[in-house]
Amino acid sequence: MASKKGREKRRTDRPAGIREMAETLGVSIGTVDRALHDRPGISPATRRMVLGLAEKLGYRPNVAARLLSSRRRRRVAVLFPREIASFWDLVRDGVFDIARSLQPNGVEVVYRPHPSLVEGEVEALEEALREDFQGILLAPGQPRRVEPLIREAGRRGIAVICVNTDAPGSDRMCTVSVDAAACGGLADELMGRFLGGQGKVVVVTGFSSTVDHAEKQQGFIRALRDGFPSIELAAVVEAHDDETEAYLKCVDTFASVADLAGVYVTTANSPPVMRALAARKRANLTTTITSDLFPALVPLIQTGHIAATIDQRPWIQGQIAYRTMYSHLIEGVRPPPFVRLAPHVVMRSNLSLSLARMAAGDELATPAPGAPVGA
Amino acid sequence: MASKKGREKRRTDRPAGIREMAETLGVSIGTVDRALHDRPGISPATRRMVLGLAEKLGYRPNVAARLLSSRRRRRVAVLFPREIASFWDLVRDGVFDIARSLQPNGVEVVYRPHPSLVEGEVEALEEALREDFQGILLAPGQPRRVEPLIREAGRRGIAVICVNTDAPGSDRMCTVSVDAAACGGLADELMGRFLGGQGKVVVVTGFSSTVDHAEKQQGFIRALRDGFPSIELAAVVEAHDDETEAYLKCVDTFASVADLAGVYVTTANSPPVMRALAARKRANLTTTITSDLFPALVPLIQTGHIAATIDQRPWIQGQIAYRTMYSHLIEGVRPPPFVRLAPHVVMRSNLSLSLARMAAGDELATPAPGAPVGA
DNA sequence: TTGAAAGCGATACCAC
DNA sequence: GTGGTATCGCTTTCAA
Repeated sequence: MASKKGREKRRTDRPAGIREMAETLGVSIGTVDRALHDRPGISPATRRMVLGLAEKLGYRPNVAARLLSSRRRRRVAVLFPREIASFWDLVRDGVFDIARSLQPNGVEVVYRPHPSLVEGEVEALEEALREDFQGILLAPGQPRRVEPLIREAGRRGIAVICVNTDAPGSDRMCTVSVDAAACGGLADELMGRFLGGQGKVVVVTGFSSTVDHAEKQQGFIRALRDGFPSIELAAVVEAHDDETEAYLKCVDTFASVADLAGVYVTTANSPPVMRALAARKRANLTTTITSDLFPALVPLIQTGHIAATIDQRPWIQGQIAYRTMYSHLIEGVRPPPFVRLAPHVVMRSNLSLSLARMAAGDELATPAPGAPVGA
Repeated sequence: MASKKGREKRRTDRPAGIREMAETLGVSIGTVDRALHDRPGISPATRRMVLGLAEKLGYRPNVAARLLSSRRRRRVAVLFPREIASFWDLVRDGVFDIARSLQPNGVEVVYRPHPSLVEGEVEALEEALREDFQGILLAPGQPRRVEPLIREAGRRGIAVICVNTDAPGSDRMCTVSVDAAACGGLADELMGRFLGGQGKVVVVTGFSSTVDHAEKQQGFIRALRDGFPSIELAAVVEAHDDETEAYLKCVDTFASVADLAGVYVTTANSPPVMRALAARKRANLTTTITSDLFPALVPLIQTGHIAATIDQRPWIQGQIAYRTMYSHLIEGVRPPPFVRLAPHVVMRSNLSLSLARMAAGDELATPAPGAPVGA
């Protein structure tokens, strides 16, 4: 582009705004605004005219101006369980980290934790619906019970995004989660190759009623059947995310399975399972694959007692969930019904990297308080 | 100033802006601005006063207003090679996808591809420096040669971010890349467990002079020594990212190694290696781990000929590089000197997920043209 | 050294 | 239906 030397940064390259469009059409900016936003009080002819020009010019609204002038308040409720602290805390951190970096003044985020995945959730949602929220981030531990509430939200134009686990029948706008079947499949593929394609394995799961847990289990079993037919699924232990229950059941089950080769734990409830394993003789010969990543697992991964863990990337889930909500609220984007993340395989050699992110909480630096624009 | 009825409705919950601060201190907003931005023309006492209040109120500037009022244009140049299209194209997509969703009008992104990783890069950078850019995203294929140019950029206050590979001696603001040593370590750990801790393996690499390749190779070898002493490293093939060279050398090498159990390819140059493998008898018994993810690998992963590939997440790298540049330019954030991503393990069961992202290019929906604000 | 005022590009109201 | 105009919170410039 060497037509002229020297810098002529005139307004030629500046994108057209509603003002210019109004001028060229000989109407007012109010009219242009009405046309662009499909607001009432404008004749079809005028609207077509405006929209035509907008299209022709490739008009794109200035987000900053819109944000600045819009007086609507946008509030998002974050309703996550406090239970299994490390996981949901990371999801929450992901939400707040990205919220902070994405237009500090655009959206107000309100955090309302409830006691556990299956406790207080309905109440929290009910309360949120009584207030003035335009968006809700939710972890539907009991899909059935929250379904009608989500429907109610939908009726009132409140966007609901489910995080980490779905509420299938409801009309939630979108669900952000890792692909649970892929978690199971990955666990199976690793297990199959680690075991050389044969041996007896046990699956320890949480609630078979929770969509997420069920999908992982099924993904594992299906992949087992398809990919490693010589591996035998000796037992499925349903431990309801309870430490004691998991320990006792596992001690029993492991005792009853001779030549136990592998164990796959589909939830974060793996420490009691590891304890039950450790109590056995020749515990080292068992290949264990767990889920999620939290402090208690670190030494077990380092020593190799856990061969791999399938991380669900909670921090990223939070980030994406909030970003999805944000672009919906601010830019009017309708997200796809599912955003499925790929699970991460964490082993000894990449453990420190995953931990670093867990501690620092960020792949990106965080803005300083009153940071200057330039330089 | 006609005082109407509506004006009395002061929102007390709205965060304080420079106007309020100016009012309470009895100064003008200009003075507050000068203090906050360390601009000249203000007495130290006044500045302290203002900064004190700002701190006390937890003042945070309104990004939208800042963006709207600031007349400075911010342009960033994206200088990536056109070579190894699938990889760098994905990096570029990551940049543009996030740039589109992040304040469309804030920053102008200019894409200037050059012929290959080691060709045209210097010229592209020189040209960019002649123009008016405030930020540059760069893939320093020849660190030595671009180093002085990066220095020059630094002198002129232009932020340079290196993507995927570093320019060690230069004063680039930041380098975004996957942890190459972790790639190697992960490959080794998988290999070791897949092979049951013993057997002969061959490593195929690119240039031992390239930092990235060397680190992967070393990571692999170190992990081998530490974690799986019974596995024997039979050979290291340096193929210089050349198809023919790789094929010929591999055919030779593979022929000379009896009982070849595993192969690890540290670069994207794996197809000729796979061809060399396929030519052997009992090729199925060899466990292969490759790097990166591109169309040619897909069928090989699906059939299990490739057990796993270590993905460097190019799309995410692009995203993060741009986000880092953006927060620097807009919010004045100084990023850490390194942003290291964890590599991804891609196997058959999560292949489709990784491919989906490769195709769709986004974990997040993209804004519609003139999309409305509200629901 | 400081104050006052003019924008930036939208939205949300008025009044016709 | 339409046109006008006052914001929004900040940057920038010109006066004092």
